[in-house]
Amino acid sequence: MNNTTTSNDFYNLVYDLVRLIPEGRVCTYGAIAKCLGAPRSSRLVGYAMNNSHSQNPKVPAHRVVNRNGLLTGKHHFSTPFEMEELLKKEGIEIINDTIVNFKEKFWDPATL
DNA sequence: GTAATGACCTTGG
DNA sequence: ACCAAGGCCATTA
Repeated sequence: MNNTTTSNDFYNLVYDLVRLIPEGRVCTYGAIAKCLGAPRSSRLVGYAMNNSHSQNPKVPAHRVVNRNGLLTGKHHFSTPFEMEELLKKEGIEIINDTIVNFKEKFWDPATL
């Protein structure tokens, strides 16, 4: 859409990285942003996810959570329960909108 | 062009 | 250890 140099690439990188997240694993905004070379742009990752609905194929944004393992973006899905439901279906246990054993379920994009 | 917002993170008290 | 405030970067109004 836009032909600006900064956002387009950053968004694309975020989408690509999130799509590479294996099933049953989760990632954080900061880790993604840092892997993209913008450790201070963690918020932009969230912003990119907001536009992920316009992406093709769709981006598994439900595998992306904040640093606390809290499903902060669950409210942005079709239904607030879709995110945790999807994660639970992948074998991830969720309690109080928070991922259990988050540290173990965490997948670092740098492992590529 | 300026101001306000946001699916965040880091640091200070 | 817990609570509060600030900062960063891009988007939208």
